[in-house]
Amino acid sequence: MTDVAKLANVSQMTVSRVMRNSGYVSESVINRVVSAATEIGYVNNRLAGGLAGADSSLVGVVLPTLQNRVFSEVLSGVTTAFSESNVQPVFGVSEYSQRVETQLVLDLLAWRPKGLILSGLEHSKELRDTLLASSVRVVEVMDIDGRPIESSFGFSHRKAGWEMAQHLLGKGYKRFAYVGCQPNRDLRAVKRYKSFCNTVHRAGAQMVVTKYSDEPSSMLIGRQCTEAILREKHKPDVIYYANDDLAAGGLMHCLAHQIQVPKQIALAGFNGLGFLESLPMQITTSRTPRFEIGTAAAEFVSGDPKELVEPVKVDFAVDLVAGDTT
Amino acid sequence: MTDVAKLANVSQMTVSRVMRNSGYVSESVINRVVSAATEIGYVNNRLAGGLAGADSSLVGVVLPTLQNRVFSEVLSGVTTAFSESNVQPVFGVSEYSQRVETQLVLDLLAWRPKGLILSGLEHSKELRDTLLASSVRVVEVMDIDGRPIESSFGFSHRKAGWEMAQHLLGKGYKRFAYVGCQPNRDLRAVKRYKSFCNTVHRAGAQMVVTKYSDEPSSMLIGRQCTEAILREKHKPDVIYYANDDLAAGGLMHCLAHQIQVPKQIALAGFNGLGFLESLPMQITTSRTPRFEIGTAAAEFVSGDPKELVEPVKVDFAVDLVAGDTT
DNA sequence: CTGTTAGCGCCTTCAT
DNA sequence: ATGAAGGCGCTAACAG
Repeated sequence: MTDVAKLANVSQMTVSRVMRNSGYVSESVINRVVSAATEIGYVNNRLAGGLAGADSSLVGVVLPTLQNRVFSEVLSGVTTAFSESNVQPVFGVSEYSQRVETQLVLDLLAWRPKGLILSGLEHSKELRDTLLASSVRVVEVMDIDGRPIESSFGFSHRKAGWEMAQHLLGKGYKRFAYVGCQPNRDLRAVKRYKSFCNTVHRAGAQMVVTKYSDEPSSMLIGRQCTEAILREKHKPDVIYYANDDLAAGGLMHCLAHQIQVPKQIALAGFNGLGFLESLPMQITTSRTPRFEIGTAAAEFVSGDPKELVEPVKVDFAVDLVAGDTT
Repeated sequence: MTDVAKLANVSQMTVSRVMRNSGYVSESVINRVVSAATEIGYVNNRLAGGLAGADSSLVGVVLPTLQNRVFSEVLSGVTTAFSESNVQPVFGVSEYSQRVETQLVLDLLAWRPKGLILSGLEHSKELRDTLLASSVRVVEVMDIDGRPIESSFGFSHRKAGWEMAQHLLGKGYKRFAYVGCQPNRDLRAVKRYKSFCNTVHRAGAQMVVTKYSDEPSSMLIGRQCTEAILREKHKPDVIYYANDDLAAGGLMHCLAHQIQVPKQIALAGFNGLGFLESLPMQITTSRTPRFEIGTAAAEFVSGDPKELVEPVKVDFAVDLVAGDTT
């Protein structure tokens, strides 16, 4: 920067002002500085900038996985929102481990980010305490059923589970099954499940079978679990899946074996992923606004850090989409 | 750090040594420093660390999109590799625009990353020149057909297109169709396409129809394009799709309309995405090692920056998987 | 509108 | 095995 200043015949401070276009700088000086900068190929050093007091304009993002479209869509929303500003996301994947998540956040904090985007409301005590003590803006996405560290942008999984149960009960189904994956990891799915079961039971209907896979969720697992369930003695008349991938796998099994949907078995998923539209049948599901939650969270954390913002809890409503499978 | 030093009754420099466990520090001092640090909740400041000369341990990653599983899997590989080290990825999405990509890289460079991961070999001249002049390690992923800036980790799309054409010609197909999306964006698909066409023509067979959509690729688009192609007068006997999403959409169309695959129409995709396994039929495709390319690239760029590494071009072979659709 | 001064928190180098 | 001095490149705060 000093070099640029010399070349442009101004003080280094003026160069700094031009670079951030802050304060008053005359037109002519701006031009001189800019051309000097391009001439020597000056590249701003944000490490120094951040250190000197300006906000670092980094935002930490920690998601449980990228193998699941849900989270890559959240991330997509985040990056889209940041592309407008000059904020950069620093990224980490926790693999659904609170220990890893805690470590990642600690590492990210070393970059003095202006904000942090986490997912879910369940974290290690250490993480909670650290973040409560720190001054970075924190937003937890994809869930609002619980006590956020600061702000949460998401929706109620309990409500989503209740709503789907209501829908299915309304359709007259009596014998329910559930298929999920890794219940010790996907805590949000468990919230939906519990609420779903409660609603089913209160209506006097019953859960015939609940099947959990230890594998990460995928269409293939959905297919296999569905096959297993339909082989059992006491068949359900509807299967509620933890997500659309599983449900689509179930549909694939039915298609491949000429099982009539929803006559012989009804199917319902969760998330409303885009690929459902092109399946031979529209699967009943709950549409979650993943991309929008990502953009909203990104905009929230990257706001002016000086202005104190009240923590908020934003409920992005989930949208039950009745398809042909129920 | 000075505070920690006071509490532990050592110099700040010693604290620095302990934090990085570099140099010789006695056992007892280490313990004192560590407990002092935890006591006051010390968080290392990497901005200062980076400024003072240590490498920043950030790696910039710029991908064209996150809407496509292919790239979220690459990113997944990258983050997995970094989870071992203490390197953090800073992330950007170019939306397939060279202008945006250039700007993103310029922004990322301001963080003094130790490396940069880009995708594809086609970039703006400005980007090329900037990166050639800079000292950051650059690796371009997912393509090796061309002249990399420095190193490239990927595979040959020309070879993949040739190989699929060979496979289909070998199966006796004579009338070929192609379905793709946004050819001005997905340059790598175009490479496959050209090579595919050449091979088909050289064998004396013909391309009956080529259909491009302006929309981003999806199963739905694949379904619609397939429907359009099968309505045409001169029907092909096989369709080569730019990727698996399109091909799966094509299969869905056939399933929904009782069109016999591969008897009435054969289908082939590209990438070998995981979800193909659970479709009612195995689609013929070329399996690309996206995750592995991500991890390899990440490990390469995050190596010790002091040791000069020769640029490399690594060919991750593509694996043609013959399914039931050809 | 432009310049001066004083760090930000850490690491490199050189001493001891 | 530990400490002291100096500076990385930038920006806040204050002058003018």
